Amino acid sequence: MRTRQSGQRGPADHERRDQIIAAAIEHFGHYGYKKTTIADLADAIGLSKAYIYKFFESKKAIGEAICALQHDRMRVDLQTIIDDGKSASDRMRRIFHALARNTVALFSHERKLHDIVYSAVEEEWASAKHFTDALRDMVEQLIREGRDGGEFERKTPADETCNAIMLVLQSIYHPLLLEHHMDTLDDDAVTLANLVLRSLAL
Amino acid sequence: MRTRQSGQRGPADHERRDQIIAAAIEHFGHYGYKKTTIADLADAIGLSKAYIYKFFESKKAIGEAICALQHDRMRVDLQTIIDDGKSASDRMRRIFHALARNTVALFSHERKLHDIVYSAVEEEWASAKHFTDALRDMVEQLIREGRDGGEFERKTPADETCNAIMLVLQSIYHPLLLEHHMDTLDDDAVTLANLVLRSLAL
DNA sequence: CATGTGACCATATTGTCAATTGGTCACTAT
DNA sequence: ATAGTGACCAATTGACAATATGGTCACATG
Repeated sequence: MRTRQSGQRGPADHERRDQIIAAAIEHFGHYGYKKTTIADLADAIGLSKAYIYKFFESKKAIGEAICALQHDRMRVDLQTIIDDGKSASDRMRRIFHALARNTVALFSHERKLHDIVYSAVEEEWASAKHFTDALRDMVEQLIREGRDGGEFERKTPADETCNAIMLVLQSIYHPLLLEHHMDTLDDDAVTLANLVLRSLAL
Repeated sequence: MRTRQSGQRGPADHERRDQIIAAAIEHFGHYGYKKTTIADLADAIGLSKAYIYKFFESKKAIGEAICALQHDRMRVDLQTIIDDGKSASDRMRRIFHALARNTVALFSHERKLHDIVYSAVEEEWASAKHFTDALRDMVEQLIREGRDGGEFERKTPADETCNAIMLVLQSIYHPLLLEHHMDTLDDDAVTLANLVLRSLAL
């Protein structure tokens, strides 16, 4: 069901591909991206490294794949909030909170994996863009539903509102800023959500 | 008049200190912070490097001094906006714009100096904190005057409003994010200013 | 006492070179 | 056609010695 990811090649649905990704999660998460070699992954599965390149164009492509998994996990988490039928304001607030929670969790529990996500954002990998695109869609939906439901103001062009909120969200989920706020991120998310909701008020 | 800066020592008001700073601006701006050595500065002035340490505790302290100058320049620029007696909304909007303009200008015209400011923020030097403190004072003043003048809402606790706005401003002036927005920063500043002003509306 | 320095040390930085690693390809086996 | 590999190359990295740099101090000079 998932679209072909960039940097991948060879048979799309293949056990070996999954094994490679599983081994990568294991090794990247344990020893870090830089410190694990393709040969390590090959050995762990019991293949020659050449064969790995039948499935991925590069080491970075493997990094992108597992980074995409992290982003998918977050996306799903956020999507359940979007879909739960509460008021738009309430969901907006919880999106802010969930984003902060997810970001901090990834950073503190899976530091090594976070480093990959960090690179993904800094170097603008496809997976990072996919995530922000998905996030933007959610925000758009929320704005639309909030306006339709009479919760939010309608004077401002919807896409400007959406842009603005995305910019605000950035300071919550952006990995480059994370290390500096960590401790206050949860409160910051609440504060920013409140500001955004005031700006959306009728 | 300025308070004693951290990392400085010896006679406070001294021609040599100014010469060192002038040479540092010259060299740091031209060859970068890392590539200029204390000996380079000493040679440029015609002193031994040991003497430089009568005025600064470390190379970093010199970096902080010239970084503080950059921050001062921006601070002054912003302060003239704060003091010009226009409406609070108008000044708020122009603060956002000026911050974006200054940040971009520093980055594109004086790239080498920007690198120092970057370090200052990343490593939380005193000069960076002074700047954000000054900025916060300006925002506080604007909020106060906007509320007193009946332009802004008064239900939200003033310090929460202030915190929120500081967080939003961060995504404009924060050097770590700059390289990724550069091209849209000016528009982003407008978009964010609009959002903030909507949140302040009665 | 203020201005100034050369000699000195510990730590960073750099240059060098061999070993490792990312990545390809021709080739085998089934 | 699919599954798989050893041999090979260019680029990167690691280790380590040589050098350069940040920083201190006792001392000199007027």
